[in-house]
Amino acid sequence: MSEERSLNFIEEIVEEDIRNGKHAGRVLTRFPPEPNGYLHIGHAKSICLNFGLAHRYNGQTNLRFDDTNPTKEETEYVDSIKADIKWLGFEWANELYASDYFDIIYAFALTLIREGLAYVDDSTPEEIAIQKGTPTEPGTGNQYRNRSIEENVRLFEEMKDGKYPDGAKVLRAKLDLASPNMHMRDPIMYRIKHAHHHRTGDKWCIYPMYDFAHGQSDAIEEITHSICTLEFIPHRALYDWFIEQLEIFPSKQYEFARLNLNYTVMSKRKLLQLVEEGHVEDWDDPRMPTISGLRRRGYTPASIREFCERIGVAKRENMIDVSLLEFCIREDLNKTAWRRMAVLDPIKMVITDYPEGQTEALYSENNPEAEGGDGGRDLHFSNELWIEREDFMEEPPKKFFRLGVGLMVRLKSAYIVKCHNFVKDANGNVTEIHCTHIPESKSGNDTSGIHVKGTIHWVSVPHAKTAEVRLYDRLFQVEDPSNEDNDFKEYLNPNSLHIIPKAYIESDFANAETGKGYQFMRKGYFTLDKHSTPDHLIFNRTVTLKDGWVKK
RNA sequence: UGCCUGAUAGUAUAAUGGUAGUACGACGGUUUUUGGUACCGUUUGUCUAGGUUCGAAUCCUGGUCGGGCAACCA
Repeated sequence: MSEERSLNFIEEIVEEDIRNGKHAGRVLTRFPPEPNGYLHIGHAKSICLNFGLAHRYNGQTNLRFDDTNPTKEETEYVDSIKADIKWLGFEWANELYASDYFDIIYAFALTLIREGLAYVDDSTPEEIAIQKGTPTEPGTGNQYRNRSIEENVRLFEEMKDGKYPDGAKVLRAKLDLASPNMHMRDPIMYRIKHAHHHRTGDKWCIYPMYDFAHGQSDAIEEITHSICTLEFIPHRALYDWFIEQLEIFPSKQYEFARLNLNYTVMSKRKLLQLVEEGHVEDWDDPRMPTISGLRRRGYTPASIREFCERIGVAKRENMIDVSLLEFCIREDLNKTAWRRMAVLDPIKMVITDYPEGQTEALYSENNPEAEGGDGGRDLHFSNELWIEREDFMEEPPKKFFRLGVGLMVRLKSAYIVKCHNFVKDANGNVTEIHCTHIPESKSGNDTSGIHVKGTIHWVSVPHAKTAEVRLYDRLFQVEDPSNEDNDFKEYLNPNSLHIIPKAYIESDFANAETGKGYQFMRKGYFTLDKHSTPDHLIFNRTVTLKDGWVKK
């Protein structure tokens, strides 16, 4: 455990609270998603923060679904959210729902009405908006603001009893219509929605707003540190006001800057659009920044946790470079992924001095980074091999450490070969490369004394299996699609998915396992797609290898 | 032109009045049967103008720039 990292500002707050004996040193955080979409990498930051904080200070974290708007929420989302959090490696103390507190919150509302701190307003949304004023002009009241407590109680009960249609009335806090903080200008606490709720069914036709549910839920659970993103800063005054008036547990809200990643979008609304308009396959399309998309792409929980650790937590707006995310998954997979050979853009190599029909098994370790290579497997060698088209050049430049007439390379775990000539078709495309091999250079007991700069991967033609390979690139062509002049979808990268229908892969892939990351040597990290079958293997490229070769 | 926030290398993040540091990126080198990895090195920074102080990224004042706020969304 190297805990030398300095504390982020929230950890400092927590440590000070503990030092001061606040809540007897107890730490209880919560992760409060609205079940109206799938979790994305931005949520991962929040999850790591909340669960990480609890873990660090011997506390706990509740999973609470903020399900106060029945028209947008579905059980499907609840299930996916739970699965994603578990997959990331976190365990919540309690699975809770804001909707579990509807009775209590209703009682809270009644309490405020009886104290003259809330009233029923019959105005239309448009009227209310106008009456709220603008940031530079104070709001104005209306006649409903002066209703008697008795009338407010009666009307609110009638709202609950379904006497009024949607939008006919709302319950508002009687606060300060001239407040410089717009959220304090008599905020709406309850609205009428005759809608079926995914958990409470048709029991309610009035639902509390975020501002009259979130802090209340925090207080009910006795959350010590309620951590949310920066855009809730203006809500904090209201959060505190309700808690004060209700004299309930004094949870405190703290805000940090949400994660922004370049070349993607992070809002649920935009992600939903990409799914619904078919720009991507689904929420778990490997190009999506969703947790499920990253999982399908081949990201590991550890790599995402590491990423969240590295980006830090602060109040400053940020734009994180995807290269950091890529660094994290490469770092993880480099240590664990088995190396395999796959030829994505094949060209045939004929070894003219190797007997036709002869076959030879050559051992190759699974992972040179691991102790003992993490085991190994046999590669099958023959006189005809598939190699990568880009590993041969008719007119190689000076620093090209691969094949060209007269050049030598090592075939990984096999022999050094020398290229003598090549064959072209009528269109001028190279179709075959002819080489001879150096028998004394056999991998493992090389007595040839020959030193070559380049080593390339290969797959024996008669032994090769095939697979579909999907190469992914960034979803958008610009760093911040949401911040451009045009609609964000106009910046979609048309080449974000490149499908190779038939790549050649080594025969050991007959045992390929779902959920495991493989390194296709010199090509990148890949993982089996969820639609892959033994008869039709499909690999997703998680990320390329870092490419240090500068092409001229 | 109201209120709330924030500003440290390209990107993030530390330094809590006392040597501006770390990571990623970029660039260069060593090693290498992956142009990968590992290792070593280089590069670039306190938004601005004043003030307080022996000493300011840090405290104070003015300015500049960024983000948020006027949903019966969360």
